[in-house]
Amino acid sequence: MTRNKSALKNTTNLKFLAEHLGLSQTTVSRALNGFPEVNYKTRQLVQAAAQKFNYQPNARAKRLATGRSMAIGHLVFVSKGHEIVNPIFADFIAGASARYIESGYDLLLSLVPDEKELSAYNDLAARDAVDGVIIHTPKEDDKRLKRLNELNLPYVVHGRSTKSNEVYNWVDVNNESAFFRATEFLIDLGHRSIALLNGMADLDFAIRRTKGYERALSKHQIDLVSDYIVYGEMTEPYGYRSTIALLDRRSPPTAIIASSILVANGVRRGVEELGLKMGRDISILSHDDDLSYFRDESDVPVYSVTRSSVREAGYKSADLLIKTIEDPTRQCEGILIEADLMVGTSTKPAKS
Amino acid sequence: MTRNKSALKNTTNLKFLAEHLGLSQTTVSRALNGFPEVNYKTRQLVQAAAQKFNYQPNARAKRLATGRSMAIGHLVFVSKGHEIVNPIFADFIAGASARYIESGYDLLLSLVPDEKELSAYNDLAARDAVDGVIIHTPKEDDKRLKRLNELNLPYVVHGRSTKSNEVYNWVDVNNESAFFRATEFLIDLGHRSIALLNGMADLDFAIRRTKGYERALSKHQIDLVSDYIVYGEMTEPYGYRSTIALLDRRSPPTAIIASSILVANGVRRGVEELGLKMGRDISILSHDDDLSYFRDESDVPVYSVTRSSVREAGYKSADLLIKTIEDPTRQCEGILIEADLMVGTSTKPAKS
DNA sequence: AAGCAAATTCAAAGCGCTTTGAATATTTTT
DNA sequence: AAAAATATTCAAAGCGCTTTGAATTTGCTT
Repeated sequence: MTRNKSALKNTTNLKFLAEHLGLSQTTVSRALNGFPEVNYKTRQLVQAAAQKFNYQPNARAKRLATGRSMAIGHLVFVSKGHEIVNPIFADFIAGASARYIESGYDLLLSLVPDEKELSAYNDLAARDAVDGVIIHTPKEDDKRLKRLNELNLPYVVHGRSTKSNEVYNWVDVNNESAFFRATEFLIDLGHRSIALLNGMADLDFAIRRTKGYERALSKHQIDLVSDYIVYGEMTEPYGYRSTIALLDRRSPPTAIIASSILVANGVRRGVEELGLKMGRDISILSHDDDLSYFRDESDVPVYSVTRSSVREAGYKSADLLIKTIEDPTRQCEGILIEADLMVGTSTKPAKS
Repeated sequence: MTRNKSALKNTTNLKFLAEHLGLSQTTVSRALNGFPEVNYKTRQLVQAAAQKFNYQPNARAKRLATGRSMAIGHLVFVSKGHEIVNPIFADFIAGASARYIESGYDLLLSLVPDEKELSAYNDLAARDAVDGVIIHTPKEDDKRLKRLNELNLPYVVHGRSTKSNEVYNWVDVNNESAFFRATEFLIDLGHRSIALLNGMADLDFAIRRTKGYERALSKHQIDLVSDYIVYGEMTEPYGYRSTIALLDRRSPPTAIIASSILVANGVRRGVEELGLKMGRDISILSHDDDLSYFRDESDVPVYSVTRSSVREAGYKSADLLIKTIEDPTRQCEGILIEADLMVGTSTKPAKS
C-alpha cells in the first residue's frame, strides 16, 4: 500500500535534486543553506538546479530535523456567547506577520475558549508546535506569564502585567502618560468634568489609563467623580450607551475621553442624537490605534487623539520575540512606545 | 555536541512512554490513535500513562510521518502603502478557527505583498506547509483558482469567481438576491432615487450586488442613474465622503444602500452632519456581516439590514475544506447562504 | 614525488512519529 | 491435545530533511 497521497505530492525533494546533480544530499543541503565549506562552483550549480525545479525544502521535514517549528503562536480567547474578535487584533497581526515573513516564520492563529486559557499553552508546548507565542490583552496580574516561564516557551507580551512578578518581554504603549496628557489637555481647555470611557476593568492597559487620567485630575486639584469612569468592552454601542447615560446626568461632563476610535464613534452618535454638536457642545478625545479601517483621511482631523500605531506594536513585538527565540540567553526587554497627541476639531475650550 | 536545544525541550516522547510502560512504540502509538487491534486493558494503561505525563505527540514528527501538515493557510494580500486588514476578515477567521479546532487543524495566517499573490501559493505548495487554503475576496475572474487547481492544493473560496472557468468549492452569501430584496424593499417604500455604496469594483461580491440592485430597479421600471452606484474600499470615511457627495447633487437620492455596517456608520455621519435625520429625511439600508464588534444590541434595531453572519461563513468554509482534504475524491460543492432582511428604524417611506 | 594540510564531499545517523510485515500470544476448533 | 484461527504485540523501515564524523580530493611544502 502506498503511503498517504499528499506525501507524494511534491517529488522535487532533496533526494531527487541530489541525484539529478550527482551530488550527495549533504552537499546539496549545505549549498542551499549557505554553509561555507561548499565549493563556489558547486553551490552555483546547486542553486541553479533548485531554482529550475522550484525546490523548497519540505517544511515538515525541515522542522523535524532542525527541532524548530518556525512558527509563532497567537492565541485569542473567546468566552461563550461572547465571541468577540477585537478589530485591533487584526492590525496587530498585520504588523507581526510582516516581521515573521522577513525571517521565514509562520503565524499560527488559534481561537480558544476562555476556560482553556492555560491548558492551551500546555498543549502548544507539549505538541511543540511553535517556537514562541505572543500574549494579547494581558490582565493586571496575568497568570499566563508564569505558566509560559514554567513551560520555558519564549513569549512577548503586547502590553504589560503590572502586578505580575514574572520577568518577561513586552511591547507597550505608554498608556499612563498618553491619558495623562489627554486629560491635562482637556483641563487646559477649561474642562473640569471629564468622563473616561475605558476598556474592561481587569485589563492592564485600562488600569494604566485610569491612572494617567487620575494623575492629571489630581495634579490640577479636580475632584474625582467615580461615575465618570466607565469600564466596558470597547465597541461602538458601548460608546453610544455610555454617552447617553452620562449626558443624562444632573451634571453631565463637558468632555469625554474614549479608549478607542470605535468607542468615539459611538460617543459622537450619542452626542448628536441628543442634538448636541461635538466640539462645540462637548469635547471628545480618543485614543487612536491607527487602525487601517478607521483611518481618518480628512484634511482637518476630526477627532483629537492620542495616536499610536498598533501595527507598529505588532511588528516590534514580533521582532523582539524572534530575537529572543534565536538567542535564548538574551535578557528580557521592555519596549515602551509613546503616543502622539494630535488635535482635531472634536475638542474645544469649555464654555464658561 | 548536542542538537538544537528546543529539540530536547520536551522529553515526554513516545519512546519514553513506551519504555515506561514496557511496550513497543508501535503499540503505544496505536493505542493512542484508536486502532482496533489493541487490547482493551493495554489501551487503558497507555491512556492513563499518557494522561499522567501529559503526553502529546510531537506535532513536527507527526506531520512528517503522516505526510499531513494539519494546517490550513489563509493568505491576505496587502498592497503597498495600503495595508488594510479587513475587519470582516477577523470574524471570518473566528468562525473558521472554531471548525479547525474541532478537527485538530492549525490556522496559518500570512500577509503577503500583492505582487506575490500567485507565487505565494507556489511556495506554500512547494514547502508543503498546509493541507489546504481558503481564498478570500475573490475577483470576478480570479487567477488564484486556476493556480491552485494546477498545484493540486485543496481550497475553498469565500465568495465566488463568476467569470472563472475552474471547478471549485465555495461558500457565499447570496449577494444578488440580498441586494435585490434590499432595493425592492426601498422601492416598495416609495423610493425612486436609491444610491448604492458598493465595495471595490473588481470584487465578485460587489458585482453581484450591483446586479441585484439593477435587477430590482429594472423590474420596477426605474431608470438607472449610473452616478448612484459608487465603488470603493468599505470604510467609514468612504461612507461619509460618498454621502456628502451624493447629497450635494442637484437631485440627491432619498435612500442609500451601504455595503457594510462600517460604511453605513459613515453614511449616517454624513447625513447628520448635513442636519438631516436618518430614516425621516433619508433611508439607509445596509448589508450587515454581523460582526461581533458592531453588533447592534438595541431593542429596536437601528439599521435596516440584510444580515448574514460572516462568522458562520467562516465555519462553513472551514468545514467544506476539511471534508475536501480528508476525502480527495469528493466532488466540488457550492454553499449558498441566504441573508435575512431585517427592518430597523433607518428606513421609512419616501416623502411624497 | 612524497607528505601534510586544507578544502570539499559523502555515507550514515538522527529528529519522533506512523506504518508495515512478521512474530508471538491467546483462543477456538477439531 | 494438536491444529487452525484470531488477537495482540513488536522490530524495523520510512517520512525528508540536517548534522556528524569520516573519506576523499585538491593544493601546498619540502
